[in-house]
This record gives sequence, structure tokens and C-alpha cells, in this order.
Amino acid sequence: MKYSRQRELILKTLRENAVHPTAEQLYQFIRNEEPTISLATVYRNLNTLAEKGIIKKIEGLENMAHFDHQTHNHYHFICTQCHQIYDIPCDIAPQLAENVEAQTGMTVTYYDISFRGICNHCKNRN
Amino acid sequence: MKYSRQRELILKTLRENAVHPTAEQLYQFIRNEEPTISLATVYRNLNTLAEKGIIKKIEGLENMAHFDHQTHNHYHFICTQCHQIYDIPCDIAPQLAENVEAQTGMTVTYYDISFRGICNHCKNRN
DNA sequence: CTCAAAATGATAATCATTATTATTTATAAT
DNA sequence: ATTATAAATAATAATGATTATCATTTTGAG
Repeated sequence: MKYSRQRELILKTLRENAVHPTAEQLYQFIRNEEPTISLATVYRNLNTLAEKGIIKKIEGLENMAHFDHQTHNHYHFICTQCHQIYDIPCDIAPQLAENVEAQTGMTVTYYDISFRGICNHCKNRN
Repeated sequence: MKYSRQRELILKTLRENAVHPTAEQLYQFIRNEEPTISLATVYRNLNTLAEKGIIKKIEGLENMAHFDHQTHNHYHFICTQCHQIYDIPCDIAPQLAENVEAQTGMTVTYYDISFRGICNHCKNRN
């Protein structure tokens, strides 16, 4: 993979933001520092980085992909009130893949859990 | 909810198909019996039925929503080779919501697990 | 039977994402 | 350092799933 200033900026910006931004949100952030960057470049790099396992693509929420700089295995909790995304540690579901493989015979190469509900912040506000 | 022949057909067709079809696939099936049905009607009814909990909407695979006539809690396994969707029983992950609530304090109203890997059919063919 | 509310069919609009293409940039080889 | 070439970019058009619109039709309560 060839170096590019734009890709470096995308990675840096994603790593500084704990909010699991969408491609569009990252694009808006980055435009402050690099006003000529193209939205297509942001999409292209996010997808490439996710394919290489350098970042994580979170799909299946609303109708936009979100991106996560954390590569270690973990899950996500989406608050249905404020739409904030929270991290859930992976030790919440040990042996899950092994159990499915034992029960079905199929090979599990990946799995993801997404939780929905009300976060502590919104519970306190109500 | 007012009765409609179209909605009845959509439900009947979904229930006869174990393949977790997309709206477009259902539309094609149904056109054989009801050639004047509109794609918008299929989308409209599938969303309404899913909102009411009569069917289940499966999001986050490729770029199309799939629909499932099974309402009881269960998960899905998507074969990365043949793209077939299989059902995984929910007893694979007991107490998952309770564990997250105990650990985080947040309220879990819903959660979903999606597995990816190679199904038995594809393993035998390889 | 009447009529308002709800559903439909046809199609335009939306909107996230991807493809295209001419141009620019990084880096390996000379 | 200079060139060559493979990869990356910017700008924008295209795609494609889904939703909105709206005139017309259908359902079902009174």
C-alpha cells in the first residue's frame, strides 16, 4: 500500500474520535484540515483499511456504515434514544463461535453482536 | 390495520419461503400470482409487518434487507461462499442481555448476533 | 349504502455508496 | 537526481436499494 497524506489524516482523525463516525462525518471533520479532500477518497480508504483489518466497519445500524479504530474484538450497544454507540467488551460472550460450530458443524470465521436499548446517560435524563 | 389482498399474499409467500428473501425477491415471486402488485407495496407492507413484530427484518448483510417469517428469537449464519442464510437457535447465547445489563447498567431492549463462515454444504463441495 | 380512513400502483425522489476518468503523487529503477 | 509506472486522488456521474408522493381504489364501520 502506497503512502498518502489523505489516508494518514483519515486514520488519525478516526483514532482521535471515539464516536464511531460515518464516512460523511469523517469527511466533514477532515475538511477543516484538508479542504480539497474528496468524499470518495474517504470512502475508498475506509473500505481498504477495513479490508486490511486496520480499522473495523460497523454495518447494520440505520442505513449508514460506521467506522471504529479499535481492532480488538468487541461489540456495540446503540442507544435508541440518543443514537450514541458504545463499546461492549468481548468477554461478555465467551465460547460463542465454538458453541455454534459444535452444534451445527459449520465453520464460523466471524461474528458480531449488536445491542439496542437505553444508555445510562439517557436513563438519568428521563 | 385494514385487510388487503396484497398484504395477505406477501405474508403467505414469505411464510412459504425459508430462504429469508429480500423485498425484491418477494416482489418477483408474488408477481406470478398478482402481476399488478407494486414494489412499493411490498416494501411498505414488509416494513409495517416488521414494526408490528409479525415478521422480522434482517439488516446488515450486504446492502439489502432480508425478511424472516420466524418471530421467535433466533440468530443468523450467512455463508460467505453461497450467501445462503441459516437459522441459529437462540439457546446458543443464554443470559447475554442480562450479563450486559449487569456489567454496564444500561437497559438492553433487543440484541442480535450474526455469524459468518462456511456452511456444511459448501464445505462438502470444496 | 355511504363515506372517511387506509391501502394501492406508478413513479419520482432520496441518499449512501461505488464507478469512472483525467490528473497527480509516491517510490523503485536507472 | 531523473525518469517510469503503479497507485492514489479529486471531481463527478452512476448505481441501486429504499422511501415519498399523489391520484385512485378498496375496506369496513355506522
